[in-house]
Amino acid sequence: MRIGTVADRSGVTAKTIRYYEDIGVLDVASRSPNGYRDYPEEVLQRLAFVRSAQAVGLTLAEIRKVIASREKGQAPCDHVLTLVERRSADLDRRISELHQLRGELDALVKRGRSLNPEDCSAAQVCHIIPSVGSPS
Amino acid sequence: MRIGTVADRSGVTAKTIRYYEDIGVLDVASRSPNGYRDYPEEVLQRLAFVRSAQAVGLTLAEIRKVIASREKGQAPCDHVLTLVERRSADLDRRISELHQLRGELDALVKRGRSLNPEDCSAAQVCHIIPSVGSPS
DNA sequence: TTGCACCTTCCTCTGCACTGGAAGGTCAAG
DNA sequence: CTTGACCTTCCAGTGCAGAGGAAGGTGCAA
Repeated sequence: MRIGTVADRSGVTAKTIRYYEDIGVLDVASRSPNGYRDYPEEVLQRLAFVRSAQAVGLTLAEIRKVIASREKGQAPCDHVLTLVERRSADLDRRISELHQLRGELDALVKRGRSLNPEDCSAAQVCHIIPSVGSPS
Repeated sequence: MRIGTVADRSGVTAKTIRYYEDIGVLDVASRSPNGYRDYPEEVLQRLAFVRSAQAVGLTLAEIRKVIASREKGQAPCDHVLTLVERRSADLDRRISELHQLRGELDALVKRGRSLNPEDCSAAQVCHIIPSVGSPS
């Protein structure tokens, strides 16, 4: 299967497929006599895995390691579970940070609507944005 | 005031201050006879504004524009309010995306813990990560 | 044979906000 | 007079995941 066909059937561009080969996320492809990359059917599953793993939030570097351990004949499931759990914890932190920020922005907007631009001094640039640590 | 003093008093590195000048977030600094940058006291307020605006989620490009309009003698408050409202809406979207993902990861972890690594086929790399669109 | 689609490699660019380092100038203290 | 702290400019690199494009080879149809 040529690279364009893989691209069409996987939804991943040819550029990206070559890039994945470069960084070790895909095996180095075998070549047809003309020098074109020639892929087996299984590459589609591999690419599907990569997409899914990305959707879960794993980086290509992490995915590469998972695939490498798979290729060494190990089931990388424990490692993957750790990765996913860590990502999940990251997400929790991130969500609560954003929640916090969201609340602050909301207060800013409410207050901002009631302020008169005429009252805004040049030194502070804009009085809607409060100084860090000391809301004006 | 020399750049190092500004750095010490603002908590922003000298490197960053020069960078801000490059991209137009700070005015081009006047120079002492020896060629060193020489800052007026007000630069501290300006830097405080930049920090606060960043904390609110504005990019340096947005901040630059806000400051530019301030320097043209306009009160940029309306513009700032628009920016903050947009950012707030972005945040809402982002938070709900993350919430969604969080739920999916949670399900993944739960299911993953009950799966046996031995049952995991090489073709799918790791059965904890489901194929996009068709959880295994 | 010409045209066109497709393939190859290699190199650069993107966004964002900086950071690091080299090579050299300046200034005050010891 | 030297040491060391500070300043200057300019160039390159960071992380992440590719995208863009040039120059040249290949394959197939009209």
